[in-house]
Amino acid sequence: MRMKTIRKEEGPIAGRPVTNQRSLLLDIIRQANRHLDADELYRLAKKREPRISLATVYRNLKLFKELGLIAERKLGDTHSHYEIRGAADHHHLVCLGCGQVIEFESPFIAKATDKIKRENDFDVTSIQLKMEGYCSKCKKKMK
Amino acid sequence: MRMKTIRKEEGPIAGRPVTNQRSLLLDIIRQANRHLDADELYRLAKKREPRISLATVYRNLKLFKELGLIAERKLGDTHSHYEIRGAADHHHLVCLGCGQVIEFESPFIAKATDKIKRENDFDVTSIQLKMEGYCSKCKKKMK
DNA sequence: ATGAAAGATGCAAACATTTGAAAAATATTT
DNA sequence: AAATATTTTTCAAATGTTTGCATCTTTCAT
Ligand SMILES: [Zn+2]
Ligand SMILES: [Zn+2]
Ligand SMILES: [Zn+2]
Ligand SMILES: [Zn+2]
Repeated sequence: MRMKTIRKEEGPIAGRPVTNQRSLLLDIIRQANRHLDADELYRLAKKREPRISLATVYRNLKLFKELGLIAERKLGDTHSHYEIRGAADHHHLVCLGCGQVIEFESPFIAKATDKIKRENDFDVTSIQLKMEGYCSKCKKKMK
Repeated sequence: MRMKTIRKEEGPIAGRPVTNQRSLLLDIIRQANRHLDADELYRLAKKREPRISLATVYRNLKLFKELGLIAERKLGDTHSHYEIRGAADHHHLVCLGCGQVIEFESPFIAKATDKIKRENDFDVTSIQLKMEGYCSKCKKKMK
């Protein structure tokens, strides 16, 4: 129906058909620049593509994750959040008291990864690290 | 109905009523010594306490986790696994090719944790680290 | 441009987990 | 030991995520 001239090799969704749903979803995640959940993404996508289904959202989140384009985060809610994967991988510190999420990077994690790779002859493609505990404010409240 | 003389302060389930379901579940997890999922735990518990419900299993897994007795692991399946928390915390390396799970410990992770604690004045109570990738066998197959 | 093959989508159903509320068990007070 | 207060359990319903299958879309070869 529609005239599309995008070759599959050009886009970031390497080797896979480029559908409207796919580019739309990836576009929304890129623009968002924060931790989106599946339902937020679904509702945002519906505005531009009203017939899109939640299953498609989940299936593409899974695909984008496998392609290394996004990261899934389990931050403490009952559901997951997703964010774009940039140059430097970051990790999360979650306060069990107030729910605040602090993002951080750590050179020690890179060292640990190198060691693991060598010792196990393993090709590590992704690292998921979350630390939980209590922030300074919540620590004080608990006394 | 039943004569129980266990005082709540004695058991490991500090400050909480000690129910049959609770001690049974914790006992099974202790004995298992491997990564159990909620349904396996439920079926094992049913053998000794046929009226136990799956909701009780989930609610107690949540409690044990909060008390630091067990750890929840998301190893790549659609569902979680649980294991007892011993003296030394360990982490997981999951092969995306064959699904094998390698457990490891790392002093670098401890260093990273210390730094995070100091820099953010944060009291870290648990660390969840998973690395994904391809083991040596699966790497070779992919060539 | 057309047709065939491969792959994605939408829907509904299945699965995994959480939660409200009434009933039951445990703990505390008398 | 009985009465009361507190917490847990069960069941059922709700929420979050995955999956089978028929249909539609995209891609590839002509
Ligand atoms: Zn806090
Ligand atoms: Zn983040
Ligand atoms: Zn492997
Ligand atoms: Zn383990």
